[in-house]
Amino acid sequence: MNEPQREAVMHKDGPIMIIAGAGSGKTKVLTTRITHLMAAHEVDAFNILALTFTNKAAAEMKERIGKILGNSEARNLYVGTFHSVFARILRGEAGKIGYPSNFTIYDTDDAKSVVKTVVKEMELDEKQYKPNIVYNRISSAKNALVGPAEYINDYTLQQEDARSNRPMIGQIYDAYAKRCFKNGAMDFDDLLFKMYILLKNNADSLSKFQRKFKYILIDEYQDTNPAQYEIIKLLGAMHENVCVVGDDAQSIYSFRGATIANILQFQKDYDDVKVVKLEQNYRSSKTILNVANEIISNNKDQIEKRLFTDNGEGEKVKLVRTMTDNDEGKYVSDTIKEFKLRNHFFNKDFAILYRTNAQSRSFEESLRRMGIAYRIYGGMSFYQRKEVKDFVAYLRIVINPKDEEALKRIINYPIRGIGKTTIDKAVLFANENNISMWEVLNNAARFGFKSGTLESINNFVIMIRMFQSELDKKNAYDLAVIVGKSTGIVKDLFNDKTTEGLARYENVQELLNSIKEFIETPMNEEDGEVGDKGLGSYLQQIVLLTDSDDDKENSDVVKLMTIHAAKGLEFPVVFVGGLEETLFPNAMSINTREELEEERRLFYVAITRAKSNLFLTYSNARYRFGQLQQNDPSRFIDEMPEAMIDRSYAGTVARNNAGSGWNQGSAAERMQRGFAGSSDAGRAEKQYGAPPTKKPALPSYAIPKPQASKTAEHTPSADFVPSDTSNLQAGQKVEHQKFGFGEVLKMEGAAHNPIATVNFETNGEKKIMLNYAKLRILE
DNA sequence: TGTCTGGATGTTTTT
DNA sequence: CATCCAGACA
Repeated sequence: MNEPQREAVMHKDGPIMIIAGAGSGKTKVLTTRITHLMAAHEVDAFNILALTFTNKAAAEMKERIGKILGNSEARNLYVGTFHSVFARILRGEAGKIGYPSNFTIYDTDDAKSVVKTVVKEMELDEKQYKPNIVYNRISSAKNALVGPAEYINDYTLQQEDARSNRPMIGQIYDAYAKRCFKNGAMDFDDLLFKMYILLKNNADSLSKFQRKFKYILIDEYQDTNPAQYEIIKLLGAMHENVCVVGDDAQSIYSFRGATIANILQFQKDYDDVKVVKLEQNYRSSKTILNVANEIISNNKDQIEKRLFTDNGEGEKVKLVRTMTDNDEGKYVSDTIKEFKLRNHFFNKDFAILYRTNAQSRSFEESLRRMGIAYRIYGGMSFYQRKEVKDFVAYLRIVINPKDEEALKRIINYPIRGIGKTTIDKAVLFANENNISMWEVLNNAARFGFKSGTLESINNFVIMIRMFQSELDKKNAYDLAVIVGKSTGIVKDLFNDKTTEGLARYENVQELLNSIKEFIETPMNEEDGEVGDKGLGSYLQQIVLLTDSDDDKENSDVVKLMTIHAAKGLEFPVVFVGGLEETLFPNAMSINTREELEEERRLFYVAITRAKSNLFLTYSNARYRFGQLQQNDPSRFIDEMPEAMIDRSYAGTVARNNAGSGWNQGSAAERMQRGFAGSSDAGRAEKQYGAPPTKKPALPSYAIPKPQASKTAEHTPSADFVPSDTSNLQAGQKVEHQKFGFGEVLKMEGAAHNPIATVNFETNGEKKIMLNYAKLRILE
């Protein structure tokens, strides 16, 4: 019954909204529609705009279309992420909003650095206005299309900032925006924000792109934020051939401003929206799909959907409890090994998913120990590595000398005697005279720099000027080679024979290769207009790349990534780790129903990545912030249908049936219960201040659980006996610690090394064995 | 100006 | 635990 629905969507003109469940082949619908438009309706590739949220999704889409219609056709499509497509458009139209076409794109680190600079210059308290917090606030404003002036004049925003004791954020925002503009730079959010400004304020640009994009297609529509929404609305206004595909149940990017309100609004914005629901899942077993359905049904905010599948029943979902995070890693690696032997699976059939990047460590260690090939996605991208960014900073300054962040980064790298004091002075002069730092350096003598410093500055300026003059004669690759040689960076790295030095050298070589590849790859036929083969274009592309983009699709490795990064992917066997309170759902996201429901959607996404086997793991204790911390099992575990869960590895019966656990007793009782009795309350009070006298009536989902007790110095009780100290070296001192509901020995040894096995007694019967206790060195 | 070091501080999630 | 930074010293 899905097929006619799909068919209806292929040819039709006009606004279309496809609400499609997980595993229903969303992206395929989009690509098929594109090929139909091009083949059957003779729509020119130039007139089709397809927007995705990851480069990978865009690349796959292009590849599929290329296979059907030929690569030369596919190349001319505007397929890409919102950010990269808009960057490309803005490059061509930059002059209209006062930017150079070679504007720099600041990544998050650059942007935070600018925030920091601005806060410092405004002589505000840097503790109070932490770059992270301020930047996030600015980011949210931009995603909601709120500019600095509007921000400062908005009563509610000002109230919020005043309440959080950061009343100057509006002013910082204003100064930040001005500084970015002065630097000829846009941050990630600007790529959306400025795109909107461009279309809003320039009728000719708007009309040009409205005419151009006869068909607009958007993947993962539930992830769009207001800025993206308004841009699409403007772009699509002429032809109204906007086709969006999304799944409200997979909306997991609200921190980026995404709102499912966009799905609801879409239907109101156009007269006759064709709405199609795709509810058949082609990916997962019945069991897995049912668990997913059950989980998501706990959410209040959702569009009614019930996914079904013709796939087989499949195996039960395995729930696994371990003692520590290291055991969790070990269990997963063991299971992978066993699966490979028994069922002839390959490494690439497995994915390990988790809530936070930090969780990858224990999995990584155990996989390495077992000799299983793996790859971690996410974390730092290639272009964020220090050595690569340093090199790129040189290229940035050649292309856009106003780029102060790049300049500050490399002016003294390699060390050439231009220190902090000199830099501060140069920036100050630049601000006072309203010119760029680069211009100050160009006239260093006039600004009073003397002797050694002056000479260093002049030599630096001459070198950069030389690069700039080469820019006209040489291609991007040759220029980069010259930069590498003249600065001595490459030689320095080459001479560093440490392992890391070697890796750094290789990374820079790889950077050079990537530049070469860039200039040799044929691109879109249409945009000769802004020199898309140039270094400037290259630099604008690479900031938008993440490390999942250079994917060697067929390499046989186990894949490790966050759940966010796994969206849109599928794997035969999926492990989801860390199903613990404060981790998943994350402690940061349990304060409102909306937040908690997003965590639940995240869990839903995790479950629906699996085709045939799903393992959910959690551990009693794990290292966080360098300390062993103990967590309750995730509340999501109890939301799953009992009949489909195999708990034989969890060592517990369902808590609902056990007659004990958090779900028992009155709300007040539950709120008072604690791990270690009254002492916790006292500690909590110290840490967080006295509780409010009158507690608001909280709905059940918001009941605060007691904080897991942290380890702290502790005198051992009289009857405490360490069960095994056989690995303890002579002369090593030990100290007792209270930990969670028990006691443990702390002793000398490097982190993570299993130097001792320690049992500890807990309330009455429980005995817990820590195999890999991370034990601190004491003198 | 550059380098070393102890103490503070921090972990959601990403283009 | 890892990273960052201010302040001390070469």
